[in-house]
Amino acid sequence: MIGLLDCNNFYASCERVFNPKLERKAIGILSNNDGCVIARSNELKPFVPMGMPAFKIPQDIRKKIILLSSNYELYGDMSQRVFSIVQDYLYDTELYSIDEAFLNLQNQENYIEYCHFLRKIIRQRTGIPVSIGISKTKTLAKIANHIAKKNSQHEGIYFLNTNDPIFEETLKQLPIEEIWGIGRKLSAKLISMGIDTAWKLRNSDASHLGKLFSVVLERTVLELRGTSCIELDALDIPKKNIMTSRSFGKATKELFELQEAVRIHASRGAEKLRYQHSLAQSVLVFLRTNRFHDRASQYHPSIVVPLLYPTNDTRQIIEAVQKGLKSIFKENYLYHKSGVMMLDLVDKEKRQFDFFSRAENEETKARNVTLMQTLDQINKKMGRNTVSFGGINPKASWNLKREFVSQRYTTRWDELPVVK
DNA sequence: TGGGCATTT
DNA sequence: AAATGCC
Repeated sequence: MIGLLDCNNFYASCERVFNPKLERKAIGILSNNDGCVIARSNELKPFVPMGMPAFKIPQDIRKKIILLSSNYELYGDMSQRVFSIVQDYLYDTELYSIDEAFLNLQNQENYIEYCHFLRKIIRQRTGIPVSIGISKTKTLAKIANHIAKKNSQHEGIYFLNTNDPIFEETLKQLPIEEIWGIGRKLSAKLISMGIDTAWKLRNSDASHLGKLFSVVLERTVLELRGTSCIELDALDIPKKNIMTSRSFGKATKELFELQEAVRIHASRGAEKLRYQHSLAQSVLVFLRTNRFHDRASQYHPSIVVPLLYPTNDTRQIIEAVQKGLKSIFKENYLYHKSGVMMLDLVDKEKRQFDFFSRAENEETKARNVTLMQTLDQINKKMGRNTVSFGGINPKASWNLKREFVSQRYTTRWDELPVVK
């Protein structure tokens, strides 16, 4: 059996752990730049749909609810706490997202009881409520999880048994767009073919749909039948590409502002590379104007810059992205977002010994590695960007807008919660 | 009117 | 390189 553990209203729950006044209130968490609502407490759900831009929330509703900026330092740390408990008890798990994990329950005898136990200790030790769905495949476990969350009588745990007559009934009542892997575009096409429920999809010709659409859909059909074909991924698989991007709090036309932004993205990307022991062989820089503005003012350039040899050295990556930026930058556009991607990643240890790497002598190479390690250690201890290449203007007009951010209760000595 | 990934075509 | 999907 496979379990899907999902933290309930995760960001909202994190905020509540440290601020009990938020209990039983309609609260919402906003995306970066306080853009749209990306997490809601149950109390908020009837009033504000997922993803609604904050500025579109009607005034009368605004007054009754509490909106908070996102505090990823807090959520990331709480996520680690939750999953370290899970992994203390279950070795075979896949961290799927900041608030979800798949569990291999194959070797658990009383897996339902076991999940009740997990749920209880996670709540006890972190304050975070979780739900667990259990079934034969990842796709079905996802469905089971939705049921566990929706109906409180299940106490957070639901087992979707493919042999139970209720199984057919459940799939018949499940709209196709609620299935994992079936988004807006696909569901529209499937509905036009008359396939509008999970049960109808389950009974469709898998290989035919595979040819018509994609192997992803083919696998989904099989998974709905109880044939597992999406395996659990190991925990330590390195990312295949790494992106850092951000929209500007205030859009800009200035090259020097873009240069600063792109330099920060490059530094952050290089840091992430080192963290997973990878080297990049090329980098991509992109700019974009605001897609909600009119057509005439749109410009979405990007460019891939090859690196001479695989590297995770911040300086080389900055140099490459600045070169890329210069070649795509055009004046008079109002830029809304910029970003950098690390591409063609290879493992540091497995990197082929190539002709160009000999150009650096061994001593210089070792010193560069030490420099990057020292940089990472200082920034880890003292906070991001304590040491950086080139200045960082804390008052830059394009900085993140975070008007309603809570404290970083668990990761900063000076922001610890105070008990009175 | 978010950011960060993977995957497929 | 673009499209699609997920959280």
